[in-house]
Amino acid sequence: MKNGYNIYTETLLTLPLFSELTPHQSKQIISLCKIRNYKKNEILFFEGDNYMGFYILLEGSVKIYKISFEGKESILHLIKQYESFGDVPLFDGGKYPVNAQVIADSVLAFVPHQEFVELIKNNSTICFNILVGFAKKMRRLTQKIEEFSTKEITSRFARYLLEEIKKSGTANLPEPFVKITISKKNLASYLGTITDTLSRLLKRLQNEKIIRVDGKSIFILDINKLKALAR
Amino acid sequence: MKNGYNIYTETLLTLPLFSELTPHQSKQIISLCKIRNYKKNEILFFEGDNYMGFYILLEGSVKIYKISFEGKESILHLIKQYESFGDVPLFDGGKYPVNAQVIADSVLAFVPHQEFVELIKNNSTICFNILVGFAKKMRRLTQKIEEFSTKEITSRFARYLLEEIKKSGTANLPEPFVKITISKKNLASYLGTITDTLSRLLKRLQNEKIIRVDGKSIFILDINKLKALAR
DNA sequence: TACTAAGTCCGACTTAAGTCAAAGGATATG
DNA sequence: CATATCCTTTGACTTAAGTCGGACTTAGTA
Repeated sequence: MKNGYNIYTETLLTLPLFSELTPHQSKQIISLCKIRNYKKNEILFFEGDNYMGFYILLEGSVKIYKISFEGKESILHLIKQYESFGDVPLFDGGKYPVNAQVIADSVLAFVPHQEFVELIKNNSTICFNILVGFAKKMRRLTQKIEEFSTKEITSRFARYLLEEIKKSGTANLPEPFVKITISKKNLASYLGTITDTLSRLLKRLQNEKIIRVDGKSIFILDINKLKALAR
Repeated sequence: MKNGYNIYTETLLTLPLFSELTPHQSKQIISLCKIRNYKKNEILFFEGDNYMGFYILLEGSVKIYKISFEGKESILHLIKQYESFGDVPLFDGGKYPVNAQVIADSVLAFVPHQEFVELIKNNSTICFNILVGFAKKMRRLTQKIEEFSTKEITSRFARYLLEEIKKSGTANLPEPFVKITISKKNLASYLGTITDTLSRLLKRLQNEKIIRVDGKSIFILDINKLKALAR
């Protein structure tokens, strides 16, 4: 499967990152990328590992996380389809700053850094596209820091729900809903808390008739109250 | 003072950001940049303001911060000399994502975005240099999120001190010290807390003979204990 | 020099959320 | 299908850190 022209190779070239390349450059990119399937729970890299290259998520789900000294995990990003990650060390020359683990069966493209850096050093288009990606990521990180430093968990969770509803496209239904595709543990860690607290929070919001939980789905009963909590 | 060739213009061109430019490009940059003095407390931009361009700190001190709905401030960055800020919207086309205020009399270079984007779109060198800057900032943000989500204030403060000692170059003195150049309020906000808590913390660490506070200076009495706290 | 405003410190109180332990559910594996 | 393992929920308890009120100190300006 490695390197081969396959269904994903074409997808890869349509990504914003690689748009507006010459045919020759496209060929180079393709010969560089290693597309591979990964099983749930596989580790891609650990914090501090020597830098090998970055990844692009083509299918599935990946979490980017840190482990504190006490062993507590906190998830910084849940990578979205077609998003790249592990690209920070490309430019500052350091090691991987975080851990990355596949949390559902996935397909990833791996781009080895040496060759890639050579390729882009003289390609302002790709550089600019990467900058766009970085800018978006910085905005999200900035947002997260603000939330972590000023908001309580209830508020962070409310924001998360509102965000997910927007993405799900159910915002205008009488009962907008979110399907949670990750484990409660991962969700808790993403919100900066633990499962115990998340569990209690879900119960409380149900008692207050703000949400209704049905298996992996959360239905919003009172979006205005939810918005008030998100403040 | 605007636009003129002055002592700072040359400095500007030696920055990593603008290194390796052709003389022609250098000239363009200089004609673009507006160098100005700012008085302490002047606001550079507010979150949500329409994007005008980015800044480079030549002299002084600038804080980048957010204000929560409840009015609580949290400082995301304390800009270092020669660092640029307000550069995220250059690439994702949004508004300013944060507030920026000068917290000591300062000299700043302002770079209007329209012209600058035109200039760099075909200049992979500048793009690459900006990417390096972004990568460093992302590392710091990542670090901060981890700290905020897993660490208590004592630990964050200990890390801050160790960091500052390293920068100050007094790490190997019998009593390494840090000179706090910002107000306690700003420091508290940077650490993600309030002055009351910071004040109590300082007192506690003094009682435990880990630090000694003398005016604006903090002397480290027991660096090993401090390192233990930083965990 | 004096007055105002801002910054700092401190004690008493409150509270959100973490810890711990135990019990139920769900899922996977042989 | 039975056992084991992991995931989730729950209650009782603990604690870090925020809130509030007030006093004191420093700095800035008239």
